Amino acid sequence: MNERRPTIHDVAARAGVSKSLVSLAMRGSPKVSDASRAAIEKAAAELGYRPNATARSLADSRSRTIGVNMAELDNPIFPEMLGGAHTVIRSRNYNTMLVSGERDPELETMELAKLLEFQVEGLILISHRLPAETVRSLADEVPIVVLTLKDLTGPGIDSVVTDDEAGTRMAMQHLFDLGHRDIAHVSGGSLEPAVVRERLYRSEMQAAGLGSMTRVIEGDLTNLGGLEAARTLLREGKPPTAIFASNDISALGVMAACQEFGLSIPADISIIGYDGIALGALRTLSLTTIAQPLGLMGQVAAQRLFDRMADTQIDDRSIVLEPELLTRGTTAPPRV
Amino acid sequence: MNERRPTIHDVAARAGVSKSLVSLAMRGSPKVSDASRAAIEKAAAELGYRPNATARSLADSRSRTIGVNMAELDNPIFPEMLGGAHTVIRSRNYNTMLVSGERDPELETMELAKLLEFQVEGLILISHRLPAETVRSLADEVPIVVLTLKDLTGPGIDSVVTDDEAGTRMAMQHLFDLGHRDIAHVSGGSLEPAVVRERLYRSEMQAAGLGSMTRVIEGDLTNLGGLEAARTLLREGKPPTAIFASNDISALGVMAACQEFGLSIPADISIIGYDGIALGALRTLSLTTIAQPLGLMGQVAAQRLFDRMADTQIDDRSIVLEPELLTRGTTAPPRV
DNA sequence: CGGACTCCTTGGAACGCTCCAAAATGCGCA
DNA sequence: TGCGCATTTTGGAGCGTTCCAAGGAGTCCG
Repeated sequence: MNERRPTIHDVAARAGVSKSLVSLAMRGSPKVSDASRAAIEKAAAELGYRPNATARSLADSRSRTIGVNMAELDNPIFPEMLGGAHTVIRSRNYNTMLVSGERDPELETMELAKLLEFQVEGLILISHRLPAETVRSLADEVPIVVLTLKDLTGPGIDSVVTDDEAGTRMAMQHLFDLGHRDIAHVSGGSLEPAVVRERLYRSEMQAAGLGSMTRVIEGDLTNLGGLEAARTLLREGKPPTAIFASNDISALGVMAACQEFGLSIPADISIIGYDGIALGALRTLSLTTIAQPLGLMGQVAAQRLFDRMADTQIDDRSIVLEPELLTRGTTAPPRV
Repeated sequence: MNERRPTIHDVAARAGVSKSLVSLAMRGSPKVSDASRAAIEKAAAELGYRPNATARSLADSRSRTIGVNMAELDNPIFPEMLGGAHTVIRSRNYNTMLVSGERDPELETMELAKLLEFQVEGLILISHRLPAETVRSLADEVPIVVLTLKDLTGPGIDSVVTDDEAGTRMAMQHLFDLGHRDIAHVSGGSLEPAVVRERLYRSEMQAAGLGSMTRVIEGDLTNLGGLEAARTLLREGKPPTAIFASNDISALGVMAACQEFGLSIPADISIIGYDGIALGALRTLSLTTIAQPLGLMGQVAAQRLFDRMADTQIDDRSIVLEPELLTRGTTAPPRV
C-alpha cells in the first residue's frame, strides 16, 4: 500500500509547469500547448497520478454523483430498474451512490441524509417507504425522481410510472377474452400500485357484470404472501377459473399453491401476474403477465433527472409508460 | 430549490461561536459545553444545516465510502451478496458506491478508476472480469476483497469463497446416494468456479468407477445456455438419469428443456443446481441445489475489508465458507 | 521597431471542513 | 486576591482541486 498519493502539485513539479496548467491538462482543455500536455501526461503516468474527485467536487461544487435509493433488494424488479438508471448515469459520466433502507422508514431517512451530505446532485427513489412530507422536504434541496408511485407530487418531484389502470384492464380483458368469468384477485397491500390494481380489478369485474363474483384475497406482494393467499382461497371451496395476482413474485406463490391443491396450470386454472420480471420468462415458469418496461423506466427516470438538473425551472411531470401483455403459458380458456 | 447551502460558518455566526466549535459540536465532541452545544444545535436546526461530507473527506482524508463492483446484474446471486455487504457497510457508518462493468472489462476498468478517484477506502469485487494484473495493481492503492474467486491472490487482496470442491462432492454424493450412475454435467465456461465444479464432477465420476459415463455439455451459467445445453444432450439419445448443472439459473434452463422433451422431474430425471438462489425455493421450482451462503459471503467480505482497512499489515487470506445441500423437489431415485 | 493580438501560463483565492497549538475562561483553594 | 489547573474556545493552516485575473511569449503588421 502506498504512502501518500501524488497530487496535482507533484505532477506539476515533475513536469516543470504550474499546478494550474496541470489542472487544465487533466481536464483536456484546448488551451494547453502540445508540448506541455505531453510533459504533463508523461509525469502523471510516471507518478501514477489519479485526480482526487473529492477535492474536485469541493472546488467546483459539483459531485457528479446521483443518489439511488432502493427500499428492498429482494423483488427483482428493482435491480432491473436500477440497471436502466445505471446505464444512463454512467453515460453522463456520473457515479451512482446506492443506499437501501430495507423497508425501514427511519433507516431510510438516515441513508438519504447521508446521500445529501455527499452532495449528490439528484435523487432517484426506486421505491421508498417515506412519508410524502419527508420526500417533499428533500426535494427542496435536490431534484428527485420517484419510480412506481405517481401520487407523490410537489415542487421538484417528478415521477415515472406505468399506467396501472390500463395494465390492469389489459390483464382482465385477456382473461375475459379467454372466456373467464370467475376471476379472483390476490391483492398487494396498501402501497399505491397494488391499491390501483385492486381498484381496477373490482371496477372491471363490475363493468363486465361480474360484480357478484368479485373475490379479493389479501396478499403482500411477496412470494410467500401469494402462496398463503392462494391457499386460503383454495381451501374455501370451488376454485375460480383464473387468478389475477398483484405482482409477479406473488403470482409465483399462487402457482405453487395451485399445484399443491392438484390443479394444473393452465388447464384447471389460469394465472396472470404483473411486472414482467425477467424470471417469469423462464421456460419452467412461463408466467403470463402485464409487463412494465422495467429497464426503460430506470433509464427514463435518470434522463428526466438530468434534464431537471440542467434546468431546475422546468415543470414537474409524471411520465407514464405503457405496459404490455405478455401471453405465456399460465393462461388458457377455462375448462368447459 | 435553495440558493446556497448553509455552512459551518453560517451556523457559527448564528450561534455566536467559532466555526471550530461548531465542527466539534457536529461531531459530538465531549469538550463542548452544554450551553454552546445547545446554541449550536438550535442554530443548525434553524438554518437546516447539513454537514458537507465532501469537504469533510477532503479535510481528514477519509471518504467513509466503500466501492462495490458487480460485473453483472442479472444473476440474482450478486444482489444477494450485495445485500449482505451493504448491511455491514452501513452498520459501520460507511456509504456504498456501486458500479457495474456489465461484463465489459474495459468499461469495468474505467468504472473502478472512478471509484478510486472518489477515494473509496476499500473495494469489494462481487464478481469481475478483470485480468489478474489489473486487480493486483488496484490492490496497491486500496484494500480489495474478491468474492467467488479464490485463485486471485496478491498483496492486499483477500477473497471470500465457498468450498466448491466440497460442494460438488456433496452434489455428486447426493445423486450417488439416490442410486444414480448415469449423470451428466452442464458446465459453465471458463470462469473459476465453473471450472472447479466441472473438474470435480469428472473426478467424482472417476472415483465412483463411472468414468465411462462421464458426459459434459458446455453451458455458460445463463438460463438460455442451460436450456440449449440440455436440448443438445437430450437430442443425443438416451437421457441420463440425472443432470448436475453448474449453477442454479442454468439448472432452470435444464429443467425447461427436460419438460420440452416430455421428461417429468424428478420421476424421469433428477436435476441439481448450484448456488442456492432465493428463487430456487419457490414452490413452483423447488430446485435441489448446493447452497452457498450468499448474504453471509457479502457480510464476511465487508467485515474482512474493514479489518484490513484498520490494519493494512494483516496477512492476505482466502476465507472459505461451507456450502450446504438443499434437498428439494428436483431429485429422486432413478426409475428402476 | 513597437504595438496589438493571440496563445499559453501562472499564482493566489476559494470550496467547507478538520486539526492543532495557543488563548480565554472558570474554578478551587491558599 | 491571586495562582494553578482543567475546561472551553479560537484563529489559522491545510486537504487537492478549480477559477480567475493577470502576466509572459510569440506573431503579424505598419
